[in-house]
Amino acid sequence: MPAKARKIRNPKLRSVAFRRIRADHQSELAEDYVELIADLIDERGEARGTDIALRLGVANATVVKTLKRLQEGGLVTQQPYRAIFLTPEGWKMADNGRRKHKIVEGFLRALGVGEETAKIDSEGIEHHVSDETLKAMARFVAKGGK
Amino acid sequence: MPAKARKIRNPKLRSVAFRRIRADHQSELAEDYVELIADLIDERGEARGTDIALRLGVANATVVKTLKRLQEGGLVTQQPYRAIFLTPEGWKMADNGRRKHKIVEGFLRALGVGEETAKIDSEGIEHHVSDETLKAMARFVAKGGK
DNA sequence: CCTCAAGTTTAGCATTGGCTAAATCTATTG
DNA sequence: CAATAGATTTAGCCAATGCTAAACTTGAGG
Repeated sequence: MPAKARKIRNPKLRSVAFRRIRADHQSELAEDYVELIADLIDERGEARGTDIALRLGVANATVVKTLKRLQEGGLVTQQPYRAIFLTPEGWKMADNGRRKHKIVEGFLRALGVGEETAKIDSEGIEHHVSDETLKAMARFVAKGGK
Repeated sequence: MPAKARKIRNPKLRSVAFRRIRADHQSELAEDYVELIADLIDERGEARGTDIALRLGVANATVVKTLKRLQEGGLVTQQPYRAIFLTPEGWKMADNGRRKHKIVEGFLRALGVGEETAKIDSEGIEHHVSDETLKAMARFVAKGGK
């Protein structure tokens, strides 16, 4: 046996966090898409591929490919050459995402973070906060920051 | 022209956040690896592939492949069949990551989040907090939470 | 009703980050 | 000092997420 193979204390427990992060990353993109689509629909009645690509900062073809996956996953519906819409499932995910997003962004503002930064950071953080942390953030905001 | 092609308000600005998240994701894995390697070296003098795989919860072969990239990126050094070590560059990244991690985790604890959750969430959040937010978190902790 | 610009899709490619199975190396120990 | 367990690497696969270039569709306007 190659030297010094002492056993690690509870490695499985430690790997939990990393496993969750990898899982989060999978749903993260889906959540970003449906949230964005929901926003576009609210703003202008429909979501089009170009707008999504523009806002996400990716190529059009990438959007097409991703939407295909989302459709297979039952989150969006689309007809060729037509706008994109959300399924009830998609709406549920979008609303939940927007709710989380709002809490995190509001929380950062209450913490004293500037508007631009709060916007950017909350976009990244939103997918990694558990319900427990989210509640703590909401509580903090409710207490008027400080 | 397909109907209703109104222009979006400043789409480039909006895409900034998503672009940054994608960039973050690239460095995220690297940061996780070097942090973990640094921890292992501190704990036991060397980092071995199996330990990394165990703690990250991935297969051995995955670790090998990733380490090859990290080596090409100048973050780690390794000899075939030997332990893995960090370059000065790698240590810099690891220390910075551990510093951020500590702040975020401590912050969550101060906010009233439970120990286990704080551990897990901080692992995901640490890669998405800007310096500004990090400072705000540190300030909050320094003020004794509340 | 034809043209054509703008939007959409397809095709094809690259990289990252996973996996399993098989081959290879190391060093402990009998 | 040879066997062998355990660690490491290699080979080959897959899915996700990007990209560019080329083909196709739609609908507005002449």
